[in-house]
Amino acid sequence: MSKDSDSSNQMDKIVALCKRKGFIFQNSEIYGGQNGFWDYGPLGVELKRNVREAWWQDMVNMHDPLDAPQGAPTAFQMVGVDTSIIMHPQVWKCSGHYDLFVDKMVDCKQCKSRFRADHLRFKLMVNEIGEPLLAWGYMPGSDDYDWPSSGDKKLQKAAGDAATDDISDVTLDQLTEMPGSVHPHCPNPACRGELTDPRDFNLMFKTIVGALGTEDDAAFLRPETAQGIFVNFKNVVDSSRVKVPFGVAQIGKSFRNEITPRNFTFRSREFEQMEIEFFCHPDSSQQWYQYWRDRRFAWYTSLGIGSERLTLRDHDADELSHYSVGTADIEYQFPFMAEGEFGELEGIAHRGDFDLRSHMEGKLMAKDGKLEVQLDEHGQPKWRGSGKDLTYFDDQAKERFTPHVIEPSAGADRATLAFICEAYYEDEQPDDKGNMQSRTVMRFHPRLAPIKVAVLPLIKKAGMPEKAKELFRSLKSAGIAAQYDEQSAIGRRYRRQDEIGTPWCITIDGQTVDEDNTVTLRDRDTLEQVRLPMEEVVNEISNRLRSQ
RNA sequence: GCGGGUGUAGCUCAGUGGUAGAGCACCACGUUGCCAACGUGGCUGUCGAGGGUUCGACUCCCUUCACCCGCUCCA
Repeated sequence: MSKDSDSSNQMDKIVALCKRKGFIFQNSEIYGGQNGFWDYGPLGVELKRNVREAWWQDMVNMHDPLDAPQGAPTAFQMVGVDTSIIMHPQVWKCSGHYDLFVDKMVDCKQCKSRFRADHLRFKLMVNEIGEPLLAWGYMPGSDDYDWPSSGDKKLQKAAGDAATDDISDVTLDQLTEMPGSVHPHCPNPACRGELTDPRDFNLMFKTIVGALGTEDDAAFLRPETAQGIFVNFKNVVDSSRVKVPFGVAQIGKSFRNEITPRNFTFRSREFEQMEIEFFCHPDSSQQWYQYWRDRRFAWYTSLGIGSERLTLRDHDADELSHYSVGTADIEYQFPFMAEGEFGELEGIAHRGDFDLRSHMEGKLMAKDGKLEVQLDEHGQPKWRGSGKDLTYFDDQAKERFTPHVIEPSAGADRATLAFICEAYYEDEQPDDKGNMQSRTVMRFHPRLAPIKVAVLPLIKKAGMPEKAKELFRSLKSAGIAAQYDEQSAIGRRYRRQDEIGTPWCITIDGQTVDEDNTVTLRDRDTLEQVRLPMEEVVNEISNRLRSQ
């Protein structure tokens, strides 16, 4: 599957434009950069703010809680929270992130089992000069993987004649440091396949809380914003008069040590999420899942993402998390991806009651198709929950239940990148002599465009700058992001605005000053101009922004 | 993590051991006045970083960082 070179050239151009025009810079660039981290420049910050605000407006502020929106099973409420990045370490143990995200892991190449490296020990045989020959793993105290009574004999037989009679007992670290090369083998007595080298799975950023903090005070930067909502479920219910079904929205930074940060901002180690946890009755959760799936897809198309480059993909059964009843990804065909491949913008997951129950009872795991508290070797919960009651009482139906959760989880940076890629466009337009010239234009949806309108005096004299500044100030007073530009020829100024995606340019000319106080309004995409009275400009732009 | 490529002015790039360049952009002045104008003048550089070889390094060698491409990985 070879990558289309046109599309990868296109991505290079987009990255170059982002830098040149101040959308996105590499983080710490003057020091050589920091892999996986990116900064937003003066235009980028406006664009990303607009993405966030469009999401918050559409999901929370403009939501009508009184009647069922189109496609929704019933009416529902939407509220927001803003929770902190560092949370109690137990949160991540119950959420399941800790087990999967923190430790060095080894995989068996043969039986595909995965083990925590620090849980394994090895019985080792060496030759006369102390070089390791064969190492079989085991897990002390484990039901399945402890060292079997027949282990020594079998190991000696497998190691062959070159081995001495001594069997030593080492950790994986000790084994790795020994001279020569020996591959550790699987602790499963029925397998004994070769293990991979230990690989870091420190996918959560670790930090220390407290100035004198020790390893005991380790905490983590959140790998998702969702847990801040779950742990506040009871607070929100008790304080805001919401009734199930309702959603809680949050926008915030999350952190993951991606193994391979790549593709511009697509896979960043610090990124921003826009998440909703929607709490509903178990009986209606499938309908709500469908509703959010469709609604979130429509959100992207309503802001200008072409549906031919956007897909809604349902996860296969083997792709689903152990607790998820259903998950769909909204994916966009980024220019850096191979033909036919898509990158995830948002996942809509039906999480059942996994999260609330985990924070009540302790970390859950699937057993025989049911979620049960995961136990340690002593039969105690492996990771203890809060013990707090996070069930919900419906006082109309007189029913107590644990709500099910639908989670539409979007990446703000990925959405921003998709809007940038989608907006990038090259066309040909005539210059002043009628010759066709190539033009680069960012065709942002007006709601997302960093600058909504540019005010341009046709020439830098004859009273035009004064008029233009007057109009510029009234636009700014109305809260409309505007730019004033009197520098260089008018055609060049139009092209400058095209390149940063400004949807409209207002030009003040001789007619404005000498005759009737009308100005021209030029459209970025069609290049058409209409004339309107200067005093109507603020209203006209406001109306256009509202209606688009 | 492995392999390949790239890194020089704000941007795109040329320069391969001997005084760092071009185009565009930007700024000033003049002329023109609705879609990348023209003229004149001007500004801009830790040559990604560190070390080495050399009388002398953008150039050769080593190390390192970042980005791109292909594998690998991706809760």
